[in-house]
Amino acid sequence: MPHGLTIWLNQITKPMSEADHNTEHSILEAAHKVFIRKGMDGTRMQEIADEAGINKALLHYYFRTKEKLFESIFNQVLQKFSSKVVGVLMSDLPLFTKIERFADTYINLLLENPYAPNFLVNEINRNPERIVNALKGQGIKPDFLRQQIKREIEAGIIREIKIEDLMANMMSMCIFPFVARNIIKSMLEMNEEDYMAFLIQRKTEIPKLLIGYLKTK
Amino acid sequence: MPHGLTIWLNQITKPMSEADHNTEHSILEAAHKVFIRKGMDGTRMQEIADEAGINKALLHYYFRTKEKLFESIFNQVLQKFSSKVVGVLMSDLPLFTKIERFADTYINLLLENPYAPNFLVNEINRNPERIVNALKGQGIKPDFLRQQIKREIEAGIIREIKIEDLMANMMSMCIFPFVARNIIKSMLEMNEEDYMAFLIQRKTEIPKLLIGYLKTK
DNA sequence: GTCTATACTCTGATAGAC
DNA sequence: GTCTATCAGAGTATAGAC
Repeated sequence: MPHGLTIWLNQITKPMSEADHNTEHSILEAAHKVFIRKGMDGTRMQEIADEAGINKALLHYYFRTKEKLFESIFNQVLQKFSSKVVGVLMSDLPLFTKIERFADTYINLLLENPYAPNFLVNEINRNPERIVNALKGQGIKPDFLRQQIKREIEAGIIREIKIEDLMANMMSMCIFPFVARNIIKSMLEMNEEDYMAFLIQRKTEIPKLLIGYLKTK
Repeated sequence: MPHGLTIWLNQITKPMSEADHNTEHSILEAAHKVFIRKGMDGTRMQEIADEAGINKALLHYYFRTKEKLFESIFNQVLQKFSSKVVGVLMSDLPLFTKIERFADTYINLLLENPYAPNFLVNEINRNPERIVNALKGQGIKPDFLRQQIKREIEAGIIREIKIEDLMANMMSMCIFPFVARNIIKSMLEMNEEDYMAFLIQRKTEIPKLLIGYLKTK
């Protein structure tokens, strides 16, 4: 029994073996490539088939519908990004260290997957429930962070701030320059090379700003 | 001669008269409503026709193609947002005042047009050239701001910062919570009411953070 | 498992009457 | 200007041979 499930299970259990270099795997690779650039509505099954070097019929043999194929890719991408958030923020590190690690690992991840934030954000519009449901089981515990911030405020390490603002600021500053890449680039009259350097330098610039503001002494 | 141009010209010259309550105007209204939620690829001409209370043939009579109709809406939305940036940032106000005004006017604009940033951002993917070209004639002068920042750094009013980072931070923190509304809402386990209050309160929270960091004394 | 051929639906766009 | 009817093409999905 093919139909997507096996591949999807393989992907999260096995790391990557020569057995994955089969048709299922190349379909997923091709689908990822096309979906992440063009989204659900903008993608044509023919284009995925071409990219994978097969025909449309075979796509439907493995993943019954376009919707199901899309879902596989969507879950995979969301998982990759949310696991980074959880890994860094739900640990026992001090807040300032978390901020530094978040900016560093997240921007690195974004540099490797520059189309992912737009892809995810587009899907918010198209199907808000999907992303809300998918986030449920990811182990994000806002109260855990809320407690940490409360403790560090009381200990006089940081100044008053709400977790909502801190999270929103941190995520916004890391992600938005990728989402609105061409707008910002164009507004500030930057070329591709400059913009690349700009993004990289923000791995340290964002923590500098946030910590600089939060630090009490 | 119908075909979009007249309406478009009317929209930017006349404020809004009873003469605009004609078919052209209701088509533009309907198209705005549908396009801004579903984007170019996700929108069906039939849906716009239904929304406007007319039939598809009439759509094509006024705007020859879907692409042309979309372009009208796109330009209108982009114009509305970029003119706010220009109005605030390309003035002769001190930097701290600009930051305060930007956050206030921009978030107000976003509260009135919550779907606009996703709409614009989606179009970046689909057609990067369009947005880059459309931004050309908007009167954004990065060097003007760059000079001001330089002067205020030299005058000891603000600490060292690059215009690229300042602009990116300011825009990111204002806009991203609208773009990723459902993600952030879901991650932080907020309801719609809380999130609304959160967005409004950021009109003062964002300048507080930016100015708090930039202030030298 | 993989292919070719095709059914069927949706959608943008046009023809032509009024 | 506005409508009904319809075309032409694209796109998802399936049938059936190999």
